[in-house]
Amino acid sequence: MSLPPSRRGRRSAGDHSRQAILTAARKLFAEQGFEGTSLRQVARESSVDPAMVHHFFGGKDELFAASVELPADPAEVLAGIENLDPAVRAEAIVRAVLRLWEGPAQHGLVAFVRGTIGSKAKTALLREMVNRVILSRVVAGLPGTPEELHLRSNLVASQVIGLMLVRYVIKLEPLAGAAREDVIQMVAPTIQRYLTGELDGPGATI
Amino acid sequence: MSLPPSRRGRRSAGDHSRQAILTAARKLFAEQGFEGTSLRQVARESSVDPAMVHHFFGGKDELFAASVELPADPAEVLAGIENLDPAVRAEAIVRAVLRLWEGPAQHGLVAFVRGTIGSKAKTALLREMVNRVILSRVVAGLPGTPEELHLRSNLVASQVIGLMLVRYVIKLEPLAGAAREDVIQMVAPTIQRYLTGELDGPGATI
DNA sequence: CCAATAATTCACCAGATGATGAATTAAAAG
DNA sequence: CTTTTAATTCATCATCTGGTGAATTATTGG
Repeated sequence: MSLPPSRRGRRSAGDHSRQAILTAARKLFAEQGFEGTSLRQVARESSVDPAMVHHFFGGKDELFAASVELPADPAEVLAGIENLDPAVRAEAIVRAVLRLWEGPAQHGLVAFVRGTIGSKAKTALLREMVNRVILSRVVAGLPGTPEELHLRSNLVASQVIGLMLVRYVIKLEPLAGAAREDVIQMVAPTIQRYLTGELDGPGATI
Repeated sequence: MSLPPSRRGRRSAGDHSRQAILTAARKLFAEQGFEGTSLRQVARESSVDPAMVHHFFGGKDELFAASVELPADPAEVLAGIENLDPAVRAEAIVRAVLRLWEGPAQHGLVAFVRGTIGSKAKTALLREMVNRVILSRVVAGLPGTPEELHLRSNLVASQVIGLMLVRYVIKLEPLAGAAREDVIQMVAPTIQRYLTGELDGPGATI
């Protein structure tokens, strides 16, 4: 006798479900952070059995890692920066970062920031990434001691991260709605000063 | 007949337990964010029965609200700023903010940021607070249209928030370990420009 | 001293959580 | 066609979650 028609068993050949899970995960992690998102929510959102999430990814941490795997390689986004004349490097940096955040990577990036700032343990990931991506490239080839350049790159990071947060995560108006090129004009001089300008006020020493 | 000696019943007169709960909550929220922290963890950390947390605060949301209730009133921290000469206002702002974050409020502030950035819903709190605290005071009495001043305050917020994040949450070195006054000298000019400087590059209009 | 108040603990709930292992079935490989 | 592989579902686990209500007892106010 035949069993009643069950929906079980292999169905699609492509990675439909896998993609659906990743998309849902990015969206939910971006909206609710890491701890605030459950595997079952992701499964529900992507119309998939919760067990599939494990089948494909193996666990919540791995899912998170896979879902925020940046669609654009940070190295690629900043490619060529180190060869630019220091005098125009700042503008190029701000423009590249804004382009990245306004592209399809936005969901994943917001998810990354939310999930990563949410807990002490995960913040280490952010630190490492910022250090390797921003620090090394942005400041390459500039004059100054390594220690000074580290400091300069940290300052750049502070302005860039703050801008991303205010514009794309917290969404303060009117900055969040301002035209990209206007934002570049407003912020680039700050970056430029952090890169090559005088850092200390009159009479101070670092 | 007397029951076996139980540990039940009223014990301390002061608000010992209440304080212990708040301290533990600040610490855990700061380390793990809102969703990542459970009432029972807080209870365990403060050596208290989980039910006490409800007895004193009524719920997780209220606990969070109470635990990040800023030890220092933001209004007080920036008190008098609006009366300062615009030319020295930037330095005063940065100094006040760094002082605040390096005082006893640090735990609560980090908890606030972690808990608040972690989810979309709670981010609204951050936005409102930043709007009311930073926006209104920092830019009061400066020349310019309201719209322009809004933009300027947003830019100030972006640098200040970025600095707090990099220095106290992500803890990028060497910025995190730099002397307070040095940081002030390095960052204040940025704030000053956002407050009163030329915002647009050559030939651009906002 | 007595009554009101409040701090503390206990037992318990319904629900969600991350995770596992086996069963079922379709597709791909031979 | 047959075997292998992998996608899908189901049932189930132990555990933790936030939350409630009542019992117990010390402190406090009168």
